Amino acid sequence: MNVSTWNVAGEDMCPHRLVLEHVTSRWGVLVLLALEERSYRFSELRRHIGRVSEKMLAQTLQTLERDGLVHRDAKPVIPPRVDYSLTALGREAAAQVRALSAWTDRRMGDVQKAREAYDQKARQAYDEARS
Amino acid sequence: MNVSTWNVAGEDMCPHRLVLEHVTSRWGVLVLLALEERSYRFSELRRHIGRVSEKMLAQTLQTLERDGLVHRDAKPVIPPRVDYSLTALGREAAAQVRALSAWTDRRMGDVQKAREAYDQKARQAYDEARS
DNA sequence: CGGGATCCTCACAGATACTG
DNA sequence: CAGTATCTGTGAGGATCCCG
Repeated sequence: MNVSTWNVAGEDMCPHRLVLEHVTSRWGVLVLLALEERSYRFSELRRHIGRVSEKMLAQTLQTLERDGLVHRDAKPVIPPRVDYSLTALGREAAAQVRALSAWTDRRMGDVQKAREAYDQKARQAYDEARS
Repeated sequence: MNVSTWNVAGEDMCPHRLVLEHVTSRWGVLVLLALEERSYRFSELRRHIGRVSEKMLAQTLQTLERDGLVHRDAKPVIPPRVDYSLTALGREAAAQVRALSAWTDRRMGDVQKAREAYDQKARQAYDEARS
């Protein structure tokens, strides 16, 4: 079964930090943002996100489903067809994530400038120490 | 030097995802929320957060400083004294993180219920398959 | 006191192969 | 097609020692 791969790691964390980790995890963010536009099938979602292994996508979807953010609709047909969409709770989560994502997007320029200044100063201090 | 421990991992990601990872990282969130209330000294912050190694705290602070979110004020005295606080940019980031954190806090009950329902169904399916 | 340098380790990402 | 099972490496994270 091993439903709770992710939970084992955080057994000593407060529970609401765990949800936050799921939601902001590498693939969690992308899944939420993708499903916010529309629902997706598994492989379709995989292609849309790109460079995600089947395993990680399945794992991410299961975790988000377990947390009640994603709805999984498996049709008993051959070949199998499974549609993923957001629940009401999931849409709330996606909105939060999008806000955060939009902020980083807006402020990216400032961050980049800060980084250059930081690296510049670090290099100066390094050269100074070598003389 | 090795300034960019975290960046190596994400060399193939779009840059604004990197900032997001820093901000929402395990210790990044806690640091931002702590520094939003007031400024802290290193060890003081370490005690306040709890269960964070010196290495991880230092690394987190450096990354956030490099991104221009945290201000580091090192006083040249003996014994050394270093104060950490948020920049204007950092306060914006902290506000976003707090919104997300507050959301997970509010909806924690719903998530927990969803989890129990999910585990319940999983157990049923498992027992059914064994009969 | 505030870190830097080193070593260790285990948990997680990814690749591969198989199944209903 | 939509997964699961299994194996393996690798790098984030922790412990320890050291120094200004």
